[in-house]
Amino acid sequence: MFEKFLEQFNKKVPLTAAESTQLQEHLTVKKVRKKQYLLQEGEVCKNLAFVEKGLLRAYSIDDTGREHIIQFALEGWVISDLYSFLTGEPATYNIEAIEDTEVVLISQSAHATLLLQIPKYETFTRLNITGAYLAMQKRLTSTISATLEDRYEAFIALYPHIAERVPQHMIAAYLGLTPETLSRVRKRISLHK
Amino acid sequence: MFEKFLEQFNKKVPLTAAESTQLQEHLTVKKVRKKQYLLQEGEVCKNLAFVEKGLLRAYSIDDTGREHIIQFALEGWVISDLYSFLTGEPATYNIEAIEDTEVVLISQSAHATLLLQIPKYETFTRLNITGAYLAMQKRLTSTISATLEDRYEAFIALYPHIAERVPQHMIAAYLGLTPETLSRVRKRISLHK
DNA sequence: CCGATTTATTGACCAAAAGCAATGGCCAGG
DNA sequence: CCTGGCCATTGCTTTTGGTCAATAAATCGG
Repeated sequence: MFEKFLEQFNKKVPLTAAESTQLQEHLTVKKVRKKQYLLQEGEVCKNLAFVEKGLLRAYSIDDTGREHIIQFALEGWVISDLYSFLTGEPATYNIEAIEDTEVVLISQSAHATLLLQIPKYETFTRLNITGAYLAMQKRLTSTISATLEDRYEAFIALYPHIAERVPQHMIAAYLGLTPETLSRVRKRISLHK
Repeated sequence: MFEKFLEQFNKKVPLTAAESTQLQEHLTVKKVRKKQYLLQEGEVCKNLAFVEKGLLRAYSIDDTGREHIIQFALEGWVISDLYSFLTGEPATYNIEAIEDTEVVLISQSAHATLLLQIPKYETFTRLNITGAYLAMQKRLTSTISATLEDRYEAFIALYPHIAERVPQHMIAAYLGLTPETLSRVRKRISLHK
């Protein structure tokens, strides 16, 4: 049921058997088929989703109709519209399964309860958000300062397993450029070696 | 000494008198004059810095010599090279005072100790990093999807007190564009009203 | 196994931002 | 009160990435 989730949790913060049992009482699982939505813009994000199996993306659509991918989530990662989850405001992101996917859900109330009842859950949460913050800071720095070539190559180097499982135009949407431009960037790179 | 820091802390997580005393034992203060560095690239970031008074910026320099500002920090904010602070790796950012500044420092060992000894410190940390994450996510989304006009106006709307205290070329370095382009963006905006 | 999408590439053209250089204003420190 | 160094703006040119359109390749569902 929650194998990967518990494995990740224990890797970061080892749990006793009792804690583990208590934790599991607040978890549910859900399957999401390819191209199905876990969350749609405008709804309230009711859950944190931990990916047991599969691959999802969180994206927004701007006024010109272009998609912008804010996050991919592979096995072992957490995905949500965190702002909506924490505040109850309508979500600004869509979360869609890129492959058939299985997630562990933590509801808003479960999250609140676990924070109060299991100190290690707060530690787990803190470590997760810290990691997410550092990753995003790196991405932001790269976005405002590196060349397109470097940004693409950094993405491939950092997330090879995502790159091989998503279409190229999604990588473009993640990097903030058009599919045509990414295609040309790849060409320049291949010519240059 | 630590007025603003304690005020902020209590606003997020109310402390008992005993906790407050214990916490203060791990804090130190430091003054940094305008144009002086709190941290330089290559050093290890030894402290989290909470701004009591003044204004700082964290920035990196790319291979072409351009500065990129990753963060400003006004009174009440925390600034550091978090990756370096947590891992002990050399810092990739410089932190410089834009005005004469006074900061409260939390060393690596103080941070570790406080996390273990005062559960509310962990909560405070979690809330801070969550807020920083959400702010950065917003910035990233804006960077990859909005027009320059919108990005500049969003910055002014969100941080009016920073905008009035820093030179324009630093706002450009924060937004990821050249001073000339920002000047033209401002002109386009003023013509359009 | 086949047809319909989806996906990636490429070319021609265009718009937007960067690079470079010059100007003038404005402090800040002597 | 002067003077030297920022600082913002502007014109001109170059570069870069976006737009639009056509084509081909790959993939998926039936």
